[in-house]
Amino acid sequence: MATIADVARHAGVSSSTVSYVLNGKRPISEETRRRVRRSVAALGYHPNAGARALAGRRSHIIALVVPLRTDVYVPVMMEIAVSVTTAARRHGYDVLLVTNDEGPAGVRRVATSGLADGVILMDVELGDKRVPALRAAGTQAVLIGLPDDPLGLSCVDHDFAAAGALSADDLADLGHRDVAFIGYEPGVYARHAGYAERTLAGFRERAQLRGLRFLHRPCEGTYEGTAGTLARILADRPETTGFVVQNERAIGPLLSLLRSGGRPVPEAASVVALCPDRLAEQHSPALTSVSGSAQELGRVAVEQMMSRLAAAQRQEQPVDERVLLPPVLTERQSSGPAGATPSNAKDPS
DNA sequence: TTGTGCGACACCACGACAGA
DNA sequence: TCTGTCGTGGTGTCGCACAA
Repeated sequence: MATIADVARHAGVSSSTVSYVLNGKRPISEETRRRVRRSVAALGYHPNAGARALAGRRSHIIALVVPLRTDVYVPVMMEIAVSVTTAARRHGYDVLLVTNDEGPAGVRRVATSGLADGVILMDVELGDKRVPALRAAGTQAVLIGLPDDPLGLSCVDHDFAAAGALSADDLADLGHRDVAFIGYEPGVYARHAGYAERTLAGFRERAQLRGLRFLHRPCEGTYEGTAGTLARILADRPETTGFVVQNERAIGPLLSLLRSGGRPVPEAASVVALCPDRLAEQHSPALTSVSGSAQELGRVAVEQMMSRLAAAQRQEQPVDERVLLPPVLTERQSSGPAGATPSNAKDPS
């Protein structure tokens, strides 16, 4: 394996000159640069990551703490992870994927071991125990999600409250008066996941403002779970015609149950899904959706991290940024004007 | 004064070795 | 056996020298 000294010998310069050619931190004549680059290519040289970390006191690695649980929608998480990795590479950083099974102890271990220059935390809960651990470790950290107390950290998230409000507005604008919010499984609310609670709060506030009668029902997302949830909604409020669904796994079962229960979408019931566009387009009928860009979320998180690392390098206090990405409502075929009478409505259970 | 290149040294964890 | 010291790895960067 070629070292910087081999390249220097091959090019007839000192190793410091090779280093300056590679990192561009000092002007080097075009002729010398050309010679060094030729030697780098000829020897197949790549800087030794360990030595580089030792000398620069930076590993050029960002740890990405990814939730891998049964109640997360994996495609969205993967989309964010890919976006973080791509954006990090543009800055010369690699990404270390860390699963969340160690909790705060795992975050502390990664943050204090020098394994990574910074930590990006996904799936942040309101009172997330990992946040104080990160703060205490003194590492640069960016949260994808908004905790109760984001002091000393940068955060980026979708504006879930606005997404909830948009979905309520859409159904209200279409004339629906009785609507139901089908949420995630109860465990998600029990652990105070910020995205779930903020969406619900935004929906609730706007629904009240628009004079909607509404129900919120957590839902397991299985066919049986969705059937039970829908049955309870229609038992409590049979006149319900508008449905907002946040649990991605419940969407398919819900459409099917409404159809078989004599409430075809959109003729007799409207469904607005809080989900990625790609998923909304896969269903039949294609779903009216409120979505945010997972790619943008990852990109902004990395930009925030780079800005924090640069500030720390200059021995300045990093700025705690807080960015909420606005949601976009896309009208498709699953929502329509209220007023159609349910035909042959049956008990979905 | 500016541009360019070089030597020296620090970085840090770990193993090898010497001395108590 | 324990403790302390030194050398090792490859890279990044500072300070200096030199030429134009």
